[in-house]
Amino acid sequence: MLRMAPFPSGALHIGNGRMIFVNDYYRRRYDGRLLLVFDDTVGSEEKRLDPEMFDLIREDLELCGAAPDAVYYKSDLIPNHYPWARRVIEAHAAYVCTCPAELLRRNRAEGRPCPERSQGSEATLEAWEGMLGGRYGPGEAVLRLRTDLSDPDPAFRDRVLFRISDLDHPRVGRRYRVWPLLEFSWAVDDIELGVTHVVRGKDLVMEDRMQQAIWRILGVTGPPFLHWGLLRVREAKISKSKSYAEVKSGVYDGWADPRTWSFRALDRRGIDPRALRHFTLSFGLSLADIEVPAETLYAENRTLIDPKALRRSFVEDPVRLEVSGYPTSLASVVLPNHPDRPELGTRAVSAGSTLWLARRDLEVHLGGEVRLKDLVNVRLPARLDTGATSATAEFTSLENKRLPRLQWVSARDGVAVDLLGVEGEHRTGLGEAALLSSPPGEVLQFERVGFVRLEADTRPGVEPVRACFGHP
RNA sequence: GCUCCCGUAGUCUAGUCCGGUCAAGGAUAUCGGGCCUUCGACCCGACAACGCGGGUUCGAAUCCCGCCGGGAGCACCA
Repeated sequence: MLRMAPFPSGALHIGNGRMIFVNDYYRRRYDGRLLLVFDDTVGSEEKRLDPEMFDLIREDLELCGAAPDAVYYKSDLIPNHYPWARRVIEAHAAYVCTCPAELLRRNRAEGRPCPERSQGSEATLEAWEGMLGGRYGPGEAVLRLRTDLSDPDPAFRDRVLFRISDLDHPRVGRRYRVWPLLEFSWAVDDIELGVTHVVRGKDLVMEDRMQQAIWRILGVTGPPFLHWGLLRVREAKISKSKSYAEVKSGVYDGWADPRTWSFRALDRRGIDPRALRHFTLSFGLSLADIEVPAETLYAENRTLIDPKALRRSFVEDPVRLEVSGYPTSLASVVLPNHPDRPELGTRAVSAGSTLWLARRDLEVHLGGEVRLKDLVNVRLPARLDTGATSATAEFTSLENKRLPRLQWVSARDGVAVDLLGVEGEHRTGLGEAALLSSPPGEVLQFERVGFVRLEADTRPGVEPVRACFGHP
């Protein structure tokens, strides 16, 4: 029995991959069950809960092929925690501390006990009832574990177990005022939910010790812990709070904006969840923090989509090219949809003496002889003025010469294309007519540009054809 | 500062627990070549690593000690 516990503050992104795929891996391998437990205790002013995230996260897990066997909300489980707190108090292992937060922190750092530390179970129980009964306001009292004030790790000295908060919780409102903190709540829930193995990030290793300390006090045996280190993708500068702000303000195109590196954004880019799974699991469960170039993920994805992505032409920032001497009989060509897989069929592509070429291609090869791929050879003009929208070239031959090969689109039936880039930029240009008949969500390869995925809400026949860039 | 963790090629990883089969394997990147119509894929080849110093041992990437470097945690957040 495994569990994952995301804090519902945003869509799941590639940095959360280890939580998802590692847990799911163990579930499958040992035929276990995987719970999704929303860690939605009340949070803090800085860490607000957004109720929209619950569904968002469930969808993300579904998308990753890691849907949970059951879903729990911490906020529903709060009443379970109070009896446990009582048991800890009765074991004389906790006390109610009414020091201001500042003083508490200072005392902890210096290893000095707060006055209430010596209080007996009776008094603690009485004060605890007072906490539950509303005798104290937020910040006026906490329940602390009595550990060892000389513990070398200051973080471990008399941790706070419960605190008082009157924040309005999106699911349960103000039903509870006394909220457990992470370690205590998991000490309870891992037992009550029957969790047998905890696999979580290494940022939570200290919490292992806390949970174990609580279990020891109560004489229960809890599950073992496994941890993974941080996984960063070099190109992905992920900031959940920034994403949150930009999504809310509309600067980003929702949670599927490529800049979020969320799973839904990666899906939109045509990155197969299986590639993400394989990519993530390839790092094992190492405790080291790692940074991997996105290229590694792209390579993984390429092996999946390359065999099925149909090839299409797209020219960015097009320039109109008149080809003098163009053989008039060559009005169209029939091209394979995939160079290595004839079974994927062919399509007819219109050609002609007037064609569109990508400005960049033209600029790089000015004055040179090039091959318009699958068509003819031409000599490009020697110069192209900045901002020029047309140019002329000269037909040289039909023969398949070994020249730089450039993409082109017919002036007769080229269609407008709007390609959304990884940085949220829009790259506009023209694509070949066959794009109009591709279904939404189709993954294609724009030759010499990269793999793209048609946006899910595109309609065949409607211009501009909108696509999202995946990777080279 | 304190606590814990981690150091194998540019990057990620296998091997470390139980020393020899590791003159270190794979992936990715890069470079070269092939494939005569993609800057993609595929095929072939090249490049390139056990952080440093001691010790134990017939033998150390693997065990021990020290050092150096990197990371994470140190909330009345999760």
